[in-house]
Amino acid sequence: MRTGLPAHHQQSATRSIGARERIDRTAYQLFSRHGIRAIGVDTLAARAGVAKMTLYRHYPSKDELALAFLRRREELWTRSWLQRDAERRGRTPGAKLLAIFDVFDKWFRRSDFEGCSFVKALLEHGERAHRVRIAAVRHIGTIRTFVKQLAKEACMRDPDGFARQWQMLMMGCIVAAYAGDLDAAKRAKKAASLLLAAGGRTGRRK
Amino acid sequence: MRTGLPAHHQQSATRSIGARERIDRTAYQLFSRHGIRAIGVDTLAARAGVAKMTLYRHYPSKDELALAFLRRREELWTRSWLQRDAERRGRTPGAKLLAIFDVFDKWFRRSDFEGCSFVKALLEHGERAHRVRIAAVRHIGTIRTFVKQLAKEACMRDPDGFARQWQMLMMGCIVAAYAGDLDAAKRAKKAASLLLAAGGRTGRRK
DNA sequence: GTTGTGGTATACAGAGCTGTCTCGTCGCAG
DNA sequence: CTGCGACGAGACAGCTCTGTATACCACAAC
Repeated sequence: MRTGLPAHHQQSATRSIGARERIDRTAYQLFSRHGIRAIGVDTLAARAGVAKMTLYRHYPSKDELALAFLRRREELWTRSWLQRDAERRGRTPGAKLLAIFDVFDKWFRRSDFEGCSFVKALLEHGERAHRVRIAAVRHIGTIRTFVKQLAKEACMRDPDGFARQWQMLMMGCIVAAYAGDLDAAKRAKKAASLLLAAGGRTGRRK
Repeated sequence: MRTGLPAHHQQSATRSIGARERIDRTAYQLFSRHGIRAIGVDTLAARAGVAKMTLYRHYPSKDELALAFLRRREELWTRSWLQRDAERRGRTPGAKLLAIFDVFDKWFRRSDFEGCSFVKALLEHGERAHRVRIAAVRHIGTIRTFVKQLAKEACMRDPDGFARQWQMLMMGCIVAAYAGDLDAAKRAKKAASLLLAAGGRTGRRK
């Protein structure tokens, strides 16, 4: 894992996975549930069952840990959950796109639903040049790329514009669900189906 | 203003407007630009040119000041700006609804655009029972009521569902603009026009 | 045994936060 | 003039936060 180190160093690295993995897992739980700003490193280290110094030996700063959390979130939430489930539920590209909102519907009804970590991270960090904010924008772009790819497969004209509209519905319904509307995904799906029908090859001009 | 107080108390209340108004105005500027959490009371008092004690003499806690800020935001942003401009730009109810996104388009291009204070306040305060969070949800509901009213005037079937979908587009495109898409309002308007066309009296079933 | 190293425990520095307390000042009403 | 009330200035308490410094422990390699 730690790239080209000799075997015995790999060993010692392997031994350290215990603490590092606990840190990463705890960061994932707490940051995704409560937000990055809301969780201090003391709390995190305590909940992970490691000393604070151990945390700072693996990550030079909390920001770096936050970036690692966002990467993990993309791995576990975006790829292994949202994309995977949407692709599995739908057969055609259009059905896969719509299935996103079915996946959201189940998500919104989970008791531990606490909104989109990327949007939260984006709004939490006000400075435009902050690394965490920039990373959040990039992760949001990754999700849009996924949508855009399906839009291309569905032969939409202007897949980029379509993906941006689609993502607005996605983010909008997440915020609506966060504000208490449990049926936000169902409503968004209806609106999305209109977009899907209008964006196809039935284009008018040019 | 302070309701049924004797005349001389009204007077003294009037005298105090100087400081209170400066506090309110500064809170409006700083909270809407940077978020509530990001601005401390020391910073706020300094920028308002008042002593911290003066601030705490007018508001018992920062939370109370935050609630006052949200009320002011509803007054200045929601009512006097968004609703007013949208109503002015459109002649029919449908045109007024679409005009919301024209107003947004100008908003997104302002250099001081820093997202929706209500959504920010909602995401900033994690605890579900927090007064600021509840107030934010209520203010978001006020905006939806405005949309719903226009939907009724436009003879939409299911004005509530329509308003919720419309608001998803509104919030989604604000977040998209916050993430860097300056044309978010234009894209959202196109999607919204589809909603508008589909939600009219041309309903199919029942 | 001796020396590495990864981890623990704990104290601490320095900053920012909310909220309080005291005292001085100034302007105006009586 | 006198007294009151609003305001200003600043110190301060008590907490939380990030990040560091230090001393200790367990264990494995040699």
